[in-house]
Amino acid sequence: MLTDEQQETWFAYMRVVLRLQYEMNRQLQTDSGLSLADYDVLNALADSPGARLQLTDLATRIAWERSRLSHHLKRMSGRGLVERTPSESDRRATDAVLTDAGLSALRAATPGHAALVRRMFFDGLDPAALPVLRAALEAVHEQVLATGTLPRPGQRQHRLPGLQTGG
Amino acid sequence: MLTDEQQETWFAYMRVVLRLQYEMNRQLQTDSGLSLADYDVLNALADSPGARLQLTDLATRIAWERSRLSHHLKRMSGRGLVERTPSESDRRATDAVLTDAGLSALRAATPGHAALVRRMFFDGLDPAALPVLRAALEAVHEQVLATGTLPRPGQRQHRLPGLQTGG
DNA sequence: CCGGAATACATGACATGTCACGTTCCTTGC
DNA sequence: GCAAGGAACGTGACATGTCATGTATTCCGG
Repeated sequence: MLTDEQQETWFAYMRVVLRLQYEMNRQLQTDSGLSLADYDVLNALADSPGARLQLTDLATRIAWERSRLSHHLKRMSGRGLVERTPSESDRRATDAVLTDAGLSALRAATPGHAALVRRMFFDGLDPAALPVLRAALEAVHEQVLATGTLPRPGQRQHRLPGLQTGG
Repeated sequence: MLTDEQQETWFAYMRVVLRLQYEMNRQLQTDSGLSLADYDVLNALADSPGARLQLTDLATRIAWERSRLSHHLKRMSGRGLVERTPSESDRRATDAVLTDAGLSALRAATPGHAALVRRMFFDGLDPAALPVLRAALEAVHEQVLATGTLPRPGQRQHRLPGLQTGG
Protein backbone atom coordinates (compact mmCIF):
# COMPACT_ATOMS: atom_id res chain seq x y z
CA MET A 1 0.00 0.00 0.00
CA LEU A 2 2.85 2.34 0.87
CA THR A 3 6.44 2.08 -0.28
CA ASP A 4 9.10 1.58 2.32
CA GLU A 5 10.18 5.16 2.08
CA GLN A 6 6.61 6.36 2.39
CA GLN A 7 6.17 4.22 5.48
CA GLU A 8 9.27 5.56 7.11
CA THR A 9 8.26 9.10 6.26
CA TRP A 10 4.84 8.51 7.70
CA PHE A 11 6.20 7.04 10.91
CA ALA A 12 8.54 9.98 11.28
CA TYR A 13 5.59 12.31 10.79
CA MET A 14 3.51 10.55 13.42
CA ARG A 15 6.34 10.51 15.93
CA VAL A 16 6.87 14.22 15.45
CA VAL A 17 3.19 14.99 15.74
CA LEU A 18 2.69 12.98 18.91
CA ARG A 19 5.68 14.35 20.76
CA LEU A 20 5.29 17.92 19.61
CA GLN A 21 1.68 17.98 20.63
CA TYR A 22 2.62 16.70 24.04
CA GLU A 23 5.38 19.26 24.49
CA MET A 24 3.34 22.20 23.21
CA ASN A 25 0.49 21.32 25.49
CA ARG A 26 2.70 21.17 28.54
CA GLN A 27 4.62 24.29 27.75
CA LEU A 28 1.51 26.35 27.17
CA GLN A 29 -0.29 24.96 30.16
CA THR A 30 2.48 25.53 32.65
CA ASP A 31 3.73 28.85 31.28
CA SER A 32 0.47 30.49 30.31
CA GLY A 33 -2.44 28.60 31.77
CA LEU A 34 -3.70 27.95 28.25
CA SER A 35 -4.19 24.58 26.64
CA LEU A 36 -3.14 24.02 23.06
CA ALA A 37 -6.84 23.92 22.24
CA ASP A 38 -7.34 27.35 23.81
CA TYR A 39 -4.36 28.62 21.87
CA ASP A 40 -5.67 27.33 18.56
CA VAL A 41 -8.99 29.05 19.13
CA LEU A 42 -7.47 32.35 20.19
CA ASN A 43 -5.02 32.25 17.33
CA ALA A 44 -7.67 31.60 14.72
CA LEU A 45 -9.80 34.43 16.05
CA ALA A 46 -6.93 36.90 16.26
CA ASP A 47 -6.11 36.12 12.67
CA SER A 48 -9.62 36.84 11.43
CA PRO A 49 -11.12 40.16 10.37
CA GLY A 50 -12.66 41.86 13.38
CA ALA A 51 -11.26 39.11 15.60
CA ARG A 52 -14.59 37.46 15.01
CA LEU A 53 -15.70 34.24 13.40
CA GLN A 54 -18.92 32.34 13.05
CA LEU A 55 -18.87 29.04 14.91
CA THR A 56 -19.06 26.78 11.90
CA ASP A 57 -16.29 28.70 10.18
CA LEU A 58 -14.08 28.56 13.22
CA ALA A 59 -14.75 24.87 13.65
CA THR A 60 -13.89 24.22 10.02
CA ARG A 61 -10.76 26.28 10.24
CA ILE A 62 -9.30 24.38 13.17
CA ALA A 63 -10.88 21.06 12.17
CA TRP A 64 -13.01 20.60 15.28
CA GLU A 65 -16.41 19.09 15.70
CA ARG A 66 -18.87 21.93 16.08
CA SER A 67 -20.25 20.65 19.33
CA ARG A 68 -16.76 20.49 20.74
CA LEU A 69 -16.29 24.11 19.82
CA SER A 70 -19.63 25.03 21.31
CA HIS A 71 -18.73 23.47 24.64
CA HIS A 72 -15.23 24.86 24.60
CA LEU A 73 -16.34 28.40 23.82
CA LYS A 74 -18.75 28.29 26.70
CA ARG A 75 -15.86 27.47 29.00
CA MET A 76 -13.57 30.05 27.42
CA SER A 77 -16.21 32.72 27.66
CA GLY A 78 -16.55 31.85 31.33
CA ARG A 79 -12.87 32.70 31.64
CA GLY A 80 -13.35 35.93 29.75
CA LEU A 81 -11.21 34.96 26.77
CA VAL A 82 -13.93 35.16 24.17
CA GLU A 83 -17.47 36.42 23.81
CA ARG A 84 -20.36 34.89 21.97
CA THR A 85 -22.60 37.26 20.10
CA PRO A 86 -25.52 36.54 17.82
CA SER A 87 -24.45 36.82 14.22
CA GLU A 88 -25.79 39.77 12.28
CA SER A 89 -26.03 37.93 9.03
CA ASP A 90 -27.88 34.84 10.22
CA ARG A 91 -30.06 34.67 13.26
CA ARG A 92 -29.35 30.99 13.76
CA ALA A 93 -25.66 31.68 13.93
CA THR A 94 -23.29 32.74 16.67
CA ASP A 95 -20.04 34.63 16.30
CA ALA A 96 -17.12 34.03 18.58
CA VAL A 97 -15.32 37.29 19.31
CA LEU A 98 -11.91 37.70 20.85
CA THR A 99 -12.02 39.84 23.98
CA ASP A 100 -9.26 42.17 25.11
CA ALA A 101 -8.41 39.68 27.80
CA GLY A 102 -8.25 36.93 25.19
CA LEU A 103 -5.93 38.95 23.04
CA SER A 104 -3.73 39.72 26.02
CA ALA A 105 -3.58 36.06 26.97
CA LEU A 106 -2.66 35.16 23.43
CA ARG A 107 0.05 37.81 23.31
CA ALA A 108 1.42 36.72 26.65
CA ALA A 109 1.54 33.09 25.59
CA THR A 110 2.97 33.53 22.12
CA PRO A 111 6.67 34.22 22.81
CA GLY A 112 7.11 31.10 24.90
CA HIS A 113 5.19 29.04 22.42
CA ALA A 114 7.17 30.41 19.49
CA ALA A 115 10.41 29.75 21.36
CA LEU A 116 9.44 26.12 21.79
CA VAL A 117 8.54 25.84 18.13
CA ARG A 118 11.81 27.34 17.09
CA ARG A 119 13.85 25.18 19.40
CA MET A 120 12.10 21.90 18.68
CA PHE A 121 11.14 22.32 15.06
CA PHE A 122 13.46 24.72 13.28
CA ASP A 123 16.71 24.54 15.21
CA GLY A 124 17.29 20.96 14.13
CA LEU A 125 16.46 21.70 10.52
CA ASP A 126 18.79 22.35 7.62
CA PRO A 127 17.67 25.78 6.33
CA ALA A 128 18.22 24.56 2.80
CA ALA A 129 15.46 22.01 3.33
CA LEU A 130 12.96 24.61 4.46
CA PRO A 131 11.50 25.56 1.07
CA VAL A 132 11.02 21.92 0.12
CA LEU A 133 9.47 21.13 3.49
CA ARG A 134 7.12 24.03 3.19
CA ALA A 135 6.09 23.13 -0.32
CA ALA A 136 5.53 19.53 0.72
CA LEU A 137 3.35 20.51 3.67
CA GLU A 138 1.34 22.86 1.52
CA ALA A 139 0.87 20.17 -1.08
CA VAL A 140 -0.33 17.77 1.58
CA HIS A 141 -2.66 20.41 2.95
CA GLU A 142 -4.12 20.94 -0.47
CA GLN A 143 -4.62 17.22 -0.87
CA VAL A 144 -6.33 16.92 2.49
CA LEU A 145 -8.66 19.73 1.51
CA ALA A 146 -9.33 18.16 -1.86
CA THR A 147 -10.09 14.65 -0.66
CA GLY A 148 -11.24 15.25 2.91
CA THR A 149 -14.70 15.41 4.38
CA LEU A 150 -14.55 18.99 5.64
CA PRO A 151 -15.26 22.03 3.50
CA ARG A 152 -12.44 24.41 2.74
CA PRO A 153 -12.06 27.06 5.38
CA GLY A 154 -13.24 30.57 4.74
CA GLN A 155 -15.18 29.74 1.61
CA ARG A 156 -18.66 29.59 3.06
CA GLN A 157 -21.01 32.29 1.85
CA HIS A 158 -22.74 34.48 4.38
CA ARG A 159 -25.54 36.82 3.59
CA LEU A 160 -24.17 40.31 4.08
CA PRO A 161 -26.39 42.38 6.35
CA GLY A 162 -27.55 45.68 4.94
CA LEU A 163 -27.55 44.49 1.37
CA GLN A 164 -31.15 43.41 1.13
CA THR A 165 -33.15 45.43 -1.33
CA GLY A 166 -35.08 47.55 1.13
CA GLY A 167 -38.73 46.90 1.91
CA MET B 1 11.33 35.00 16.66
CA LEU B 2 10.62 33.08 13.47
CA THR B 3 11.44 34.14 9.95
CA ASP B 4 8.57 34.62 7.54
CA GLU B 5 9.34 31.36 5.82
CA GLN B 6 9.52 29.54 9.12
CA GLN B 7 6.16 30.98 10.11
CA GLU B 8 4.53 29.92 6.89
CA THR B 9 6.04 26.47 7.20
CA TRP B 10 4.81 26.20 10.75
CA PHE B 11 1.30 27.27 9.83
CA ALA B 12 1.25 24.75 7.02
CA TYR B 13 2.37 22.09 9.46
CA MET B 14 -0.35 22.96 11.95
CA ARG B 15 -3.06 23.03 9.30
CA VAL B 16 -2.00 19.61 8.09
CA VAL B 17 -1.85 18.18 11.59
CA LEU B 18 -5.26 19.46 12.60
CA ARG B 19 -7.09 18.30 9.51
CA LEU B 20 -5.33 15.00 9.17
CA GLN B 21 -6.03 14.15 12.76
CA TYR B 22 -9.67 14.93 12.24
CA GLU B 23 -9.89 12.83 9.09
CA MET B 24 -7.97 9.87 10.49
CA ASN B 25 -10.13 9.82 13.56
CA ARG B 26 -13.32 9.79 11.58
CA GLN B 27 -12.16 7.22 9.07
CA LEU B 28 -11.01 4.82 11.75
CA GLN B 29 -14.03 5.31 13.90
CA THR B 30 -16.59 4.78 11.20
CA ASP B 31 -14.80 2.02 9.29
CA SER B 32 -13.30 0.04 12.16
CA GLY B 33 -14.81 1.13 15.44
CA LEU B 34 -11.37 2.19 16.62
CA SER B 35 -10.32 5.66 17.62
CA LEU B 36 -6.99 7.04 16.51
CA ALA B 37 -5.91 6.66 20.12
CA ASP B 38 -6.82 2.97 20.08
CA TYR B 39 -4.94 2.59 16.86
CA ASP B 40 -1.80 4.21 18.19
CA VAL B 41 -1.81 1.88 21.17
CA LEU B 42 -2.41 -1.26 19.14
CA ASN B 43 0.19 -0.23 16.62
CA ALA B 44 2.86 0.42 19.20
CA LEU B 45 2.20 -2.91 20.86
CA ALA B 46 2.18 -4.87 17.62
CA ASP B 47 5.51 -3.32 16.76
CA SER B 48 7.13 -4.38 20.04
CA PRO B 49 8.86 -7.68 20.86
CA GLY B 50 6.30 -10.10 22.22
CA ALA B 51 3.54 -7.61 21.44
CA ARG B 52 4.11 -6.46 25.00
CA LEU B 53 5.24 -3.22 26.56
CA GLN B 54 5.51 -1.87 30.05
CA LEU B 55 3.12 1.00 30.67
CA THR B 56 5.71 3.70 31.12
CA ASP B 57 7.52 2.61 27.97
CA LEU B 58 4.33 2.56 25.97
CA ALA B 59 3.33 5.96 27.31
CA THR B 60 6.72 7.38 26.39
CA ARG B 61 6.59 5.87 22.97
CA ILE B 62 3.29 7.43 22.01
CA ALA B 63 3.83 10.57 24.11
CA TRP B 64 0.87 10.09 26.43
CA GLU B 65 0.47 10.91 30.07
CA ARG B 66 0.77 7.69 31.99
CA SER B 67 -2.54 8.13 33.73
CA ARG B 68 -4.23 8.62 30.39
CA LEU B 69 -2.74 5.35 29.25
CA SER B 70 -3.78 3.63 32.43
CA HIS B 71 -7.39 4.69 32.01
CA HIS B 72 -7.39 3.91 28.32
CA LEU B 73 -5.94 0.44 28.74
CA LYS B 74 -8.58 -0.36 31.27
CA ARG B 75 -11.22 0.49 28.70
CA MET B 76 -9.42 -1.33 25.90
CA SER B 77 -9.00 -4.42 28.03
CA GLY B 78 -12.72 -4.28 28.71
CA ARG B 79 -13.17 -4.54 24.96
CA GLY B 80 -10.71 -7.43 24.76
CA LEU B 81 -8.14 -5.60 22.67
CA VAL B 82 -5.31 -5.77 25.20
CA GLU B 83 -4.49 -7.50 28.44
CA ARG B 84 -2.71 -6.17 31.46
CA THR B 85 -0.30 -8.52 33.16
CA PRO B 86 2.06 -7.89 36.05
CA SER B 87 5.55 -7.34 34.78
CA GLU B 88 8.06 -10.07 35.48
CA SER B 89 10.97 -7.72 35.88
CA ASP B 90 9.43 -5.25 38.32
CA ARG B 91 6.58 -6.01 40.63
CA ARG B 92 5.43 -2.40 40.61
CA ALA B 93 5.07 -2.49 36.88
CA THR B 94 2.36 -3.61 34.47
CA ASP B 95 2.79 -4.85 30.94
CA ALA B 96 0.22 -4.19 28.26
CA VAL B 97 -0.08 -7.17 25.95
CA LEU B 98 -1.80 -7.29 22.60
CA THR B 99 -4.50 -9.94 22.47
CA ASP B 100 -5.43 -11.95 19.40
CA ALA B 101 -8.56 -9.87 19.13
CA GLY B 102 -6.47 -6.71 19.35
CA LEU B 103 -4.20 -7.89 16.58
CA SER B 104 -7.17 -8.81 14.45
CA ALA B 105 -8.75 -5.43 14.99
CA LEU B 106 -5.49 -3.75 14.07
CA ARG B 107 -5.13 -5.84 10.93
CA ALA B 108 -8.71 -5.16 9.96
CA ALA B 109 -8.30 -1.43 10.43
CA THR B 110 -4.94 -0.98 8.76
CA PRO B 111 -5.80 -1.15 5.05
CA GLY B 112 -8.41 1.57 5.28
CA HIS B 113 -6.17 3.69 7.40
CA ALA B 114 -3.24 3.23 5.06
CA ALA B 115 -5.45 4.08 2.10
CA LEU B 116 -6.40 7.35 3.73
CA VAL B 117 -2.78 8.14 4.48
CA ARG B 118 -1.78 7.43 0.93
CA ARG B 119 -4.59 9.43 -0.54
CA MET B 120 -4.28 12.46 1.73
CA PHE B 121 -0.59 12.55 2.40
CA PHE B 122 1.37 10.93 -0.40
CA ASP B 123 -0.82 11.31 -3.46
CA GLY B 124 -0.40 15.07 -3.43
CA LEU B 125 3.33 14.89 -2.93
CA ASP B 126 6.09 15.18 -5.49
CA PRO B 127 8.03 11.91 -5.09
CA ALA B 128 11.23 13.83 -5.58
CA ALA B 129 10.51 15.72 -2.38
CA LEU B 130 10.07 12.57 -0.33
CA PRO B 131 13.67 12.04 0.75
CA VAL B 132 14.02 15.65 1.83
CA LEU B 133 10.71 15.54 3.67
CA ARG B 134 11.68 12.37 5.43
CA ALA B 135 15.07 13.72 6.44
CA ALA B 136 13.48 16.92 7.69
CA LEU B 137 10.93 15.06 9.81
CA GLU B 138 13.60 12.83 11.24
CA ALA B 139 15.75 15.83 12.07
CA VAL B 140 12.81 17.48 13.82
CA HIS B 141 12.11 14.27 15.68
CA GLU B 142 15.68 14.12 16.86
CA GLN B 143 15.48 17.71 18.00
CA VAL B 144 12.26 17.10 19.91
CA LEU B 145 13.88 14.15 21.63
CA ALA B 146 16.97 16.17 22.41
CA THR B 147 15.28 19.23 23.86
CA GLY B 148 11.99 17.81 25.05
CA THR B 149 10.84 16.81 28.50
CA LEU B 150 10.19 13.14 27.76
CA PRO B 151 12.88 10.46 27.80
CA ARG B 152 13.79 8.77 24.57
CA PRO B 153 11.59 5.79 23.85
CA GLY B 154 12.91 2.30 24.36
CA GLN B 155 15.99 3.37 26.26
CA ARG B 156 14.83 2.68 29.79
CA GLN B 157 16.67 -0.11 31.53
CA HIS B 158 14.68 -2.96 33.02
CA ARG B 159 16.09 -5.50 35.37
CA LEU B 160 16.19 -8.77 33.46
CA PRO B 161 14.56 -11.57 35.44
CA GLY B 162 16.68 -14.65 35.91
CA LEU B 163 19.95 -12.78 35.91
CA GLN B 164 20.27 -12.19 39.64
CA THR B 165 23.25 -13.95 41.17
CA GLY B 166 21.38 -16.79 42.81
CA GLY B 167 20.78 -16.86 46.59
C1' DC C 1 20.50 -4.56 55.47
C1' DC C 2 17.79 -0.41 56.60
C1' DG C 3 15.36 3.95 56.04
C1' DG C 4 14.34 7.69 52.94
C1' DA C 5 13.74 9.02 48.26
C1' DA C 6 12.24 7.83 43.90
C1' DT C 7 9.48 5.07 40.55
C1' DA C 8 5.33 2.44 38.72
C1' DC C 9 0.86 2.35 38.58
C1' DA C 10 -4.26 2.92 39.97
C1' DT C 11 -7.85 5.80 41.09
C1' DG C 12 -11.27 9.50 42.09
C1' DA C 13 -12.56 14.07 41.03
C1' DC C 14 -12.95 16.94 37.64
C1' DA C 15 -11.99 18.99 32.73
C1' DT C 16 -12.65 18.08 28.08
C1' DG C 17 -14.63 15.82 23.69
C1' DT C 18 -18.32 13.11 21.11
C1' DC C 19 -22.80 11.73 19.74
C1' DA C 20 -27.67 12.08 19.30
C1' DC C 21 -31.15 15.08 19.39
C1' DG C 22 -34.09 19.39 19.88
C1' DT C 23 -34.97 24.19 18.56
C1' DT C 24 -34.72 27.96 15.65
C1' DC C 25 -34.09 29.91 11.49
C1' DC C 26 -33.02 29.84 6.56
C1' DT C 27 -33.69 28.23 1.67
C1' DT C 28 -35.77 26.17 -2.10
C1' DG C 29 -39.25 24.67 -5.13
C1' DC C 30 -43.41 25.43 -6.23
C1' DG D 1 -45.53 33.23 0.44
C1' DC D 2 -45.58 28.60 2.15
C1' DA D 3 -44.37 23.96 3.31
C1' DA D 4 -40.52 20.74 3.43
C1' DG D 5 -35.94 20.08 3.99
C1' DG D 6 -31.66 21.63 5.52
C1' DA D 7 -28.33 24.27 8.29
C1' DA D 8 -26.67 26.48 12.80
C1' DC D 9 -26.28 25.93 17.28
C1' DG D 10 -27.05 24.29 22.29
C1' DT D 11 -27.41 20.60 25.40
C1' DG D 12 -27.48 16.29 28.08
C1' DA D 13 -25.56 11.84 28.45
C1' DC D 14 -21.73 9.62 28.14
C1' DA D 15 -16.63 8.68 26.56
C1' DT D 16 -12.16 10.29 27.18
C1' DG D 17 -8.08 12.95 29.32
C1' DT D 18 -5.72 15.44 33.29
C1' DC D 19 -4.28 16.34 37.87
C1' DA D 20 -3.52 15.25 42.57
C1' DT D 21 -2.93 11.66 45.48
C1' DG D 22 -2.41 6.88 47.46
C1' DT D 23 -0.11 2.29 47.66
C1' DA D 24 3.33 -0.91 46.62
C1' DT D 25 7.93 -1.67 45.23
C1' DT D 26 12.60 -0.60 44.09
C1' DC D 27 16.80 2.02 44.55
C1' DC D 28 20.49 4.06 47.01
C1' DG D 29 23.44 5.99 50.58
C1' DG D 30 25.28 4.74 54.65
